[in-house]
Amino acid sequence: MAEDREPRFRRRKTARPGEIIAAALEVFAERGFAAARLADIAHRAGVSKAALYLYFPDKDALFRAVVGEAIAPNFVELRVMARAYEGPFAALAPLLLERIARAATTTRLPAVAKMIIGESRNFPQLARVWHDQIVSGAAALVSDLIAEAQARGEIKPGRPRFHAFSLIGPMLMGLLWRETFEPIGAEPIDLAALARQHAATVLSGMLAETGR
Amino acid sequence: MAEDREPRFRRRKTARPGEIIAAALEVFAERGFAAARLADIAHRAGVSKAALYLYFPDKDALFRAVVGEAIAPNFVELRVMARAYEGPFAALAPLLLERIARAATTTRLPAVAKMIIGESRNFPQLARVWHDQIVSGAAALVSDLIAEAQARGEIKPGRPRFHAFSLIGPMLMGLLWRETFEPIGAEPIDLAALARQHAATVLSGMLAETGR
DNA sequence: GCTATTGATGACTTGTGAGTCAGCAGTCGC
DNA sequence: GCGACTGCTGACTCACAAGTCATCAATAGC
Repeated sequence: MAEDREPRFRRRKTARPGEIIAAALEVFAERGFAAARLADIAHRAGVSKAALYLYFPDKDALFRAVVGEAIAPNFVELRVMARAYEGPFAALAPLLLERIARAATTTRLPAVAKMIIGESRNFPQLARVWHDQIVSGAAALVSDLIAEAQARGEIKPGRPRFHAFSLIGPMLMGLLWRETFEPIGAEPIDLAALARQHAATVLSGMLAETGR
Repeated sequence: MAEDREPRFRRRKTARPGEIIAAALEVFAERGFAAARLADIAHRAGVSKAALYLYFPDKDALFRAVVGEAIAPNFVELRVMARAYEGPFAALAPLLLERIARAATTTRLPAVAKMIIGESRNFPQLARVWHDQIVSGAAALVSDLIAEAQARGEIKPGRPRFHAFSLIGPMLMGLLWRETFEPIGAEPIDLAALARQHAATVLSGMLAETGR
């Protein structure tokens, strides 16, 4: 009776890494790098802690894998979208902000961003991975889009990098507000509405007179 | 011979708390809350670890004291300055942004802000202290200034809170960039120049037509 | 079926840092 | 000067989490 009970574990060499990375993304996002327990990640992935070490040499390597496999692809997609867009900057910018607002509610990205910001001093190698794989590319993309729009006469003069900060900064602030203060009961913020009002405000300030 | 050597320690009941708070601010700013070692704080304050517990019951209480004694007063001062200002919002806003840029280079405030953002999930009580003592007041101040400027017809309609994000967000982003990515060799950012360009851009977008 | 291979485990070691405590040593009052 | 008070210390305990290892058990190949 009940001789056909489930085996205590199965051998699934190829499926494990992906499952572990998914579990690690969850736990890193919830607790930050230092406070994330490998035991928690293992439990959530349905394996023992020791099994993690069959696939990743240490906690750092696991984090790098998370950034590379689970985060970076989203940005590649964004880049492709922005590059494929044909039309005035005044129409692209609201789409961009709205997409950020949406990503903030549907992905773990804001939590990971918060983690990087908070732990960069103690784990500079994390900041480096994040910077090299994500941030520098994204910053260059937005700056380039602005520089090109300036070349077309759509946008006022001014350093493209600063214009990029003017455009993106408020969304980052909203996203961090949501992550940091809403859990403790602060007044929530409607990121989609912020995206709309900020787009209107900042574009009105950035567009060249001829582009109005 | 050498009988008058310094005593191994002195009893200085009233001076200790301030020295400990100053040391704690340094260490918390450098390492974050979780990674800050009480032994380091004690060493930098020139006392033993056990001595900390004569003045503060635990690490949390020490952190609360740091926020209350070393951080909050700066904001009170800011509030007084902004309230005392007489004149159009278009002149006040650049002053405000420039002051943020300056504070970012002369105080530990950005490091502490980064710490709060990064560790709020694991230590919600820190986020609460920070929110209640600093952020909610500052946010309300800026929102109120904007609402009053709208009432005077200087600024376009729109939710004052979102306008506040449009104004402050890019400075926050610049400040976090400096804290997070400059230590690892990323391209530095000139916060004063960012403040000037962003002020020009966003004011041009926010000011009512009549106010130009 | 049988066996070699290797994916997977539970119990272990090690390092670290918060918080504690018995007693020492400045310093105040006389 | 000298006791009494108490600020202060060094050495301790305890808890927790990264990383290791001897060994087991699922399964691929024959």
